[in-house]
Amino acid sequence: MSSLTRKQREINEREKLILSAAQTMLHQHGYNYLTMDRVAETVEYSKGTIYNHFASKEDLVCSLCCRCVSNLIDVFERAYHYPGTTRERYSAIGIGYSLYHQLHPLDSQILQTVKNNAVREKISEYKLAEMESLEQKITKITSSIVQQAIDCGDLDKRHQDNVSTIVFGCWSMHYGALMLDQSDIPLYELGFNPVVKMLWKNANIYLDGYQWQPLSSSIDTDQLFEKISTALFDGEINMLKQAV
Amino acid sequence: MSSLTRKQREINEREKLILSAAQTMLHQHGYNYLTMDRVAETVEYSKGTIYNHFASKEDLVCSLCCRCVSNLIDVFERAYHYPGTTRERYSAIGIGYSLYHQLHPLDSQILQTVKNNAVREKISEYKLAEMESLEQKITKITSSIVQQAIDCGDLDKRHQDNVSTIVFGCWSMHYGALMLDQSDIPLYELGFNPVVKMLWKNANIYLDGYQWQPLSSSIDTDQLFEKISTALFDGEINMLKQAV
DNA sequence: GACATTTTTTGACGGTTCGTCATATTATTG
DNA sequence: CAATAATATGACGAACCGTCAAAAAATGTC
Repeated sequence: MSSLTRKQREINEREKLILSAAQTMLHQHGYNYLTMDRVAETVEYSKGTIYNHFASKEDLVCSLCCRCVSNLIDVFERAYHYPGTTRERYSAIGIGYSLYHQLHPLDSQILQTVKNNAVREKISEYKLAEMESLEQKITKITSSIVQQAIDCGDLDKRHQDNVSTIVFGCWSMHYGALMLDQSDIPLYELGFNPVVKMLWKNANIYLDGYQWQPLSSSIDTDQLFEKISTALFDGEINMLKQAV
Repeated sequence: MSSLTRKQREINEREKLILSAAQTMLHQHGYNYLTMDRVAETVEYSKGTIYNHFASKEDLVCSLCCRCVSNLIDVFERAYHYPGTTRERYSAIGIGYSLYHQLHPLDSQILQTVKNNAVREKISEYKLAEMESLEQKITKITSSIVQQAIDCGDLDKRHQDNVSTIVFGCWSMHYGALMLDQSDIPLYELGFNPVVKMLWKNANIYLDGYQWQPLSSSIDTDQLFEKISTALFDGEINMLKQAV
């Protein structure tokens, strides 16, 4: 049996309800349409009750963000356990990130919103800490693969000092690409290719630069992409294919 | 003589005054402290007058952003005319970007604010177009160097199809790195090196991956960084050195 | 310089949203 | 079942945005 009282379970349920209502609102009508009054009306509780769950509008949005990051961590963990070379597993993380963004662009928008200082200024210490600890998990997963690559010789030992730089390089490249993709800058009209495709190319070039074995020139990258993405997302990936 | 009437010149002056007051406010107390009433009070004009200049708070901030992007374009143009190889000139753009961020971190914050959808939703079509045309200038400068590299053989001809991908790769890597740097994520505590340093390393590795000649292994990268940064910023760079 | 017309400036006002708190309602305990 | 504790409510104050009718200043005309 649950160790929680009926009341406590009720409250937990309601919290989920609020989050889901807020997410829907955000997705369908954007950040400025999301108001605490509207959330209250939608879930049919009073505003005060909403504030019992979340200290501010920004905290509510940050909670949504934490949920997204958790989903992303799931993907990364699947990538971590992908049966393949260290390079394939590291690539899998990049692919996971990039496809998650493609499959759930609105989630990425939430991530971006929370990074913004105007919003961040108002998030409580508490929520920020929660967020940060999730981000730390991601850092841990990615850097451990780099370390393993060095240990097994796929990546030269002289890069031992660059572990954090390599992690940061991929992170910034992916993060930057996806942020650019979703701010309304019309990349396509500016003559750019699809972002997922460019990212895959660039990530390979970058890792080749570090001589992370096996080099992309020695394999069929299209096929690898296909294989990893199927392994990571399975069902979901089909939805994406139809869309493209 | 000026072709503008006295009144028109007065209005232009006032616009600058408003912008500068707004920037100061933003820098000193953050986005949420910046209000139209406060701006009005500071410049000693009524709120209605402020609204004669800027259609909304977001348009005002976007105007500040345009000013920053213009400054950045200046830096990029200096980089473009740096006397050196195509690779050096391309690197100079990256260094310019990264040092501009270091020298004017608060300007970068404005850039980030405007990319955020919550803010962007409210910017007028007109201002967005102004912004976009500036961004297009940057794209043009950078891609033309890549093209020149291909034409002169520093970059293999088979990369002709990848010009936009190369531009995007560097752009996203730098943009991502700087955005991560300035959102309050404590990179240093997470074990990362200084961002400017990591970026320089990663950009070199990335361009090496494309075999853009001359490769970084054949030169003294520290010295090159030094040379380019002095050429680009001259006086300003000294300020930075003191700070570090 | 006096008057008419256009342009610019002003700040009081209406509307929206946030977050609070005294009060009402519900749950729990003795 | 009464007393006490926990939770829910929505009216309210405060902050901010953007508007607009009226006032003030600038410009044009004779």
